[in-house]
Amino acid sequence: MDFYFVNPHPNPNFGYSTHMNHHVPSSSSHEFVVSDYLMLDDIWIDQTRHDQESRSQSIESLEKVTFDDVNHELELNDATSNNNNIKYKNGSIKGKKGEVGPKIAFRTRSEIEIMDDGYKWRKYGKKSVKNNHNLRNYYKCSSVGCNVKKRVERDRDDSSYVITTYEGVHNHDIPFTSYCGQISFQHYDA
DNA sequence: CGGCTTTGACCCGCGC
DNA sequence: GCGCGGGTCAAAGCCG
Repeated sequence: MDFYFVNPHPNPNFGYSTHMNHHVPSSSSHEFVVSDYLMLDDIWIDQTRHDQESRSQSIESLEKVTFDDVNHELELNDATSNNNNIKYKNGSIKGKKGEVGPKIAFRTRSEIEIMDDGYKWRKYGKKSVKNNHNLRNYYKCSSVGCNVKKRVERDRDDSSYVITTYEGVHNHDIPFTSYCGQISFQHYDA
């Protein structure tokens, strides 16, 4: 069975970090870079990728993992890297039509919905979804040739949480890093 | 003027 | 086949 793991967040309290992301493109495994800047309370990962059916429509269909799970997985796999990645192992990243890669969801407690994760996003849609009076926003990565998508909505049960779902793997480096608390702006030179 | 957001229309899969 | 719900398109408008 395929498995996924997430490197532990550099900050044990999942708070803001000043580290830059590390993105190491690889043809043998697919890495999904997660911003260090987000405060991640919960993570869901789509484990149904290789089942033929069930294109994930909601966060309920994603498997929730914890950072403890993740750390355990790391120990099992003798992970040596300190990169702050989510890795997606063994398998095609091409799912059904329109899907561009692994799907990972985060729930974060935040008053703002647009959290700077280092990438540049272009909004392309907004929908009201059933069972959630909050609107769901759709974003695409602005980088040419990069098909990574992102969905942002507020938790139906607790609107103080924002659920962000990433789909796909960036085929480019992070264009820049930005403010993180009082940390000054830095450019990322690829 | 270029890049972005907005917004209704459109598309598609799925269940009945 | 039809309706519903979710996802995407693309024209128009906005803004720096």
